[in-house]
Formats: sequence, C-alpha cells, structure tokens
Amino acid sequence: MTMMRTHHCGQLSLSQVGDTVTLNGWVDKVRNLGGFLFLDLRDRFGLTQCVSEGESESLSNRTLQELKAESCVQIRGCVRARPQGMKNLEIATGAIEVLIQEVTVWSKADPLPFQFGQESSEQLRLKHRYLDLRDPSLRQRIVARSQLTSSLRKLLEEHDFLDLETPYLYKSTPEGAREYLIPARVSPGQFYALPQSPQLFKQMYMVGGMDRYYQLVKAFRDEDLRADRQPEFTQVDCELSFVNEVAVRQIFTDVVRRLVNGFLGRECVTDIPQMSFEEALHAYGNDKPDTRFEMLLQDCSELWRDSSFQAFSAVVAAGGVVNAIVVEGQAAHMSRKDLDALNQEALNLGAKGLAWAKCNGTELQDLQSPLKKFVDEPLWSQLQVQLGVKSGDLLLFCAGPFDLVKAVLGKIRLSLGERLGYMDPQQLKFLWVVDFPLLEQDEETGRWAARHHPFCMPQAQDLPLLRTQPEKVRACAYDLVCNGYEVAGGSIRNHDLAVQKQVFAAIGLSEEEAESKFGFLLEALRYGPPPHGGIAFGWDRFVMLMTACDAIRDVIAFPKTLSGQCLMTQSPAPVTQQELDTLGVVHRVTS
RNA sequence: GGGGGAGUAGUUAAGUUGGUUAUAACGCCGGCCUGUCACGCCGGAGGCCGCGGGUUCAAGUCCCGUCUCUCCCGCCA
Repeated sequence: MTMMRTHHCGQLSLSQVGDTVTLNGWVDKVRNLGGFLFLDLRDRFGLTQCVSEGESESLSNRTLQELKAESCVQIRGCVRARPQGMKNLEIATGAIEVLIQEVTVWSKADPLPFQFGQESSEQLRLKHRYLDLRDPSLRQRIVARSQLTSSLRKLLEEHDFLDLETPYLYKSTPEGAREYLIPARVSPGQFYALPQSPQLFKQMYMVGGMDRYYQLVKAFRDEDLRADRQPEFTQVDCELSFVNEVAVRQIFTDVVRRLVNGFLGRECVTDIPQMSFEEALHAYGNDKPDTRFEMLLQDCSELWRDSSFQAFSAVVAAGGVVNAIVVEGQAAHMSRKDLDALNQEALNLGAKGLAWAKCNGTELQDLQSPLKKFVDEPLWSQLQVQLGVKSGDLLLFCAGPFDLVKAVLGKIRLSLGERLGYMDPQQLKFLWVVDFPLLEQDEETGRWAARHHPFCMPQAQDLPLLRTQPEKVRACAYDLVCNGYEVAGGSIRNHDLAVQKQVFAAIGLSEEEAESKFGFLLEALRYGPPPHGGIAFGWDRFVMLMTACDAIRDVIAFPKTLSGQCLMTQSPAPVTQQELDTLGVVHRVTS
C-alpha cells in the first residue's frame, strides 16, 4: 500500500525532481488557463503548486476546476522543475511544481463564509474558527505560540524547574477576582471554585520540598473582558525555594532574554532595567510604563503656586499638583480640533481640563496658548528650563489631585504616543517594576487590602511601619512590564508565620477568618517552610507581544468575545431544570 | 454598572438634504483562454439594509427601543 503522504506542502525542492510524491492538504486556489491548470495545495507547512495539462480523459481540467477552495484532497504526481523565469521566489517550494497524476477528494468544501487574506469581521471568523485557523496569518500565530511554549519549557527545565500540576477544583476565596463556582453534587449546597491562580498550591509545593515548580496552567476570572483579558487565560506559573527578589529577577531576566532573542533571531533584549513603582507612577502615570518613548509626566506645581492663573494656583494651594508633558515638535501639527479632542478625552477621564501651549519660538511672545495672559517672563523662563522646552514643542498641562492628574496625563501620553507612531510593535521594551506598596486603601470603606495578594513578604526595613503607616510598607514584589503591558508579576512570599499573621492583621482579617480561609497555609508554615517566591506570566499577553498583535484573542485558538460567548460552540448555554435538580442548585428565574 | 464606535448581497465596503429599479470590488454560477501564482477576458445570479416600533405622501437614511460585535471606564487580591 502506498503511503498516504510522502511529503508535506512546504518540503519539495529541486532535489526531488523526477520523484513521484503524494501530498495532502487543502485546495488554496485553482487557476484554470484553459488547456492548462494550476492548483495550489496548502497545509500547515506551506504551499505547493500542482499543475495539470489536461491530457488525461480521467482527469480533465474540468474535473479539477470543480474542486472548490478549501476542499481537502490528496494529490499524487511527479515533481518537475518549473521552466526558466517561472519560479516563484516568495514560497519555499517555488522552484518546482507537481504534475498531477491522481487526485483523491477526502472531502469537499461549500463556498466559504469569508475569504482568507482579506479583511472580514472577526465575528464571522470566530464562528468558523476552524477555517480561520487554516488562514496562514492565524496559523502562524498559533504555531508561534507552540514554539514559544516549547522553548520556554526547555529554558525552565534548564533552571531545574519541575512541571507539576495543581487542582482546578478548588474552593472560593472571596477576596480578589470574582470566581466561577461549581456545585459539588456529592456535597449538596457546597461549591468548588475554579482557581484565579494556583498561588497557594505552588507554595505548598515549596513547603513540600519540590524546590522549583512551573506549570502552564489555566486561570479563571469572572470579570469583565478587554482586548487583553479573557475569562480563562494561560499562566506560566513559577515558584522557587531559597531565593530572594534579586535571584528571581536574575533567573527570569535570563529566561526572557533567551526566549525572546531565540524566537526573534536577533538580540532584542540584552538586560532588563528596573524602575520603582513610585518612579513609574510619577513619570508615566501608571505602574506598567510603556518605555518605547519618553514624553514623561513632569511636575511643575511649584512654578504655578504663586501664579495669577487661579485654576492652577488654587489646586496647588489645596495640595494638588500641576503636571505637564512636552510633546516634541508638535506645536505646528496639532490643530485646534486635535487639541479639543484631547481635552475631551481628559474630561472623560475626570479631569477639569487639559491646558495647552504651543511654543512657536523660544520667547514669551512666541507662546500661543489660552494660558498666555497668565504667564509672565519669569514663569516662562522657569517652565522652559524645568520642562526642557524647545521651539516647536507642544505643552500640555493638567491640574488636580495627584492620583487623577497622573491617571489622566498617563492616558493622554499613551494616546499621543499611539497617534504619533511611537508605539512600534516590532520594538519590545521590557522593564522590571519593583518596590510596590504592600497594601492599598479602599477609597469607600477606608479598609486596607493586599495590593498583590496577602502572602507577599513585606520589605524587612519597612516592617516596623506595618501598624503605624501601612501605606509606606513596600512589598518584595515585582512586575515584568513590556510595551505598557504587565506580562508577569510575582513576589517573595511569607515563610515566617509571625509576619504572615501581621499582614493578615493589617488587612483586617481576624484570626478566625484567616484560619477558616487559609488554615492549611498557616498550618503548613509551622513545619519548616523554606524561603520562597515566584512569578506568573500572562502567557497570552506575552505571545501577543511577541507576535506584534493587539488582542490576546489573536493568539488564542478558541477565544471568547467581550461578552464571554464562544461564537463557534454557542457557549454558555442554558441547562435543563433536571440538571439543576441533580446538582441541588436552586435557580431563581429573573423576569 | 457606565460611555464611545459599528451592523447594507456569501464577504468587504459606498449610499448626498428622506425621493425613480439600493451601487462597487472580491467571492459564487455559465462561457472562453497553454505558464499562472491577486491569472486574464465576456456574461449572469444574488438584498428582511441586524431585529421591533414610531414620524412621514415617502425611511437604508430621522426618532425610540432592542440584540450582536468592538474599544474604553469601573472591575481584574
């Protein structure tokens, strides 16, 4: 019996000329020139041009013409060199073609709901995701994902990590993200929860002496979706024993550097710089700075304190701030309409407004701005010096409470960066953000909560402040940021029972509550836990950045829409009353 | 929970101030064509203008509601 396949569609070259081969794949395109017909056959590996000269009665060009795009076929034929000048340099198999001798149709395809290589609605492609996967552009991203995963596993295993599993059926831990609940049939009225992260299990592995753990694992969060957030997503979850912050960052700088450079085939990442949370917030307005461009947020509150511009001086007097960004060389390129749009964006984000100033020269008289009448010579020269303004620059000012100003200008900076083409997806700027606050205060209730999670180790020198000034306590926590996305985050954990109890106390968790929620952790910490810490990568985001996409849907084979639907399978879907009864779930019908 | 954008042939889009038979490209169907690789040429079919209501002599176009997709805010320890 002959082989079902002797080669794949990306394989044949001049060295097989004269061989009889059998290929399998999908009909990419038929070009019938009359007595002469070309059929492009495509599989995951590539595309091979097959040709028929229509001599045979049994295999007329008419028969071949009837093979519709995306039909699945087998073609047996003889490899021959293409004539001079007919080679296609764009494809790997472009030097040869296969003279068709026999075609087996495995299955026919109806006319397609969308065409490959052309724009079409994502909705339609998601409904027929199995077809979209055949489109080389999605296929390449999914293949890239597999390659990255494979390299990552090798790198982690080189660093002595063990691939270990953790349960998906866990229990609800009300803090943090909303969870997906699963009724436990054999314990009526009780529920499992899908884990938002395997955090405590990996710590248990460390207490259990496994030393280094990793897992490519799904995590589940029942929160609203975004372009970079799916309800189920893949983490590269890692944990290490006998490490401090520096060691963790060192190891993962090495892993990321080799992973990225190996994938891109160029020295894209050399080292990964560090920035404190505080510096990131001041200069970029958020904790995940996009460092592909500058345009930093600059404080100029003091310069306005005594100015005649009430809107700013009053803000400063009330303890607020005035920040500016310098948009280089854009004075002449921003129309009134553009500036109005930016102002509107600032208003939508809660600011009182965005003041602009065009520096058409270096003198005060060259200044064009609604603020001009409030700016005198001394203020102007101070602004120029402090902000580093040059002729031709556009200045944008925002005044108000610190957090608001940072948030607004941080977002304005990003939308300007986008407009001005400063966010080149081919460029990857990694950054460690460090020295995060351990706790954050709920604005409404005034209660303190863990910023990352309640198992983070506080920085030793800040520990005495935990009772007196909890806002000043920094955590041994770090995020890996790339191009404005948080791609990984982690911390050193508490292996010291006493410190863990202090943290629980600081977030208002009573001993009883701590015992009922995390009793197994507290107990484990009594039996010789090693110092340990770890990190978890948002793998979808990482792959998205590596493939220069802007939504994680683009690198997930079967993603959900923003309303959590799978358009292909139509999930979620209703269940019968009988199923609910079996589970002991009371379903209240809402009108 | 809130705000913005979108929904017109199989697909992607155009559609003016509300006014004749709703256009185009690709795809599909039929015919011709021996070197194409976005093949070319000739012809043809194809429409619940997302859905429901309203205004009007007249609605793809205006108004209200609703559904779906998308982007953002809240949210995401």
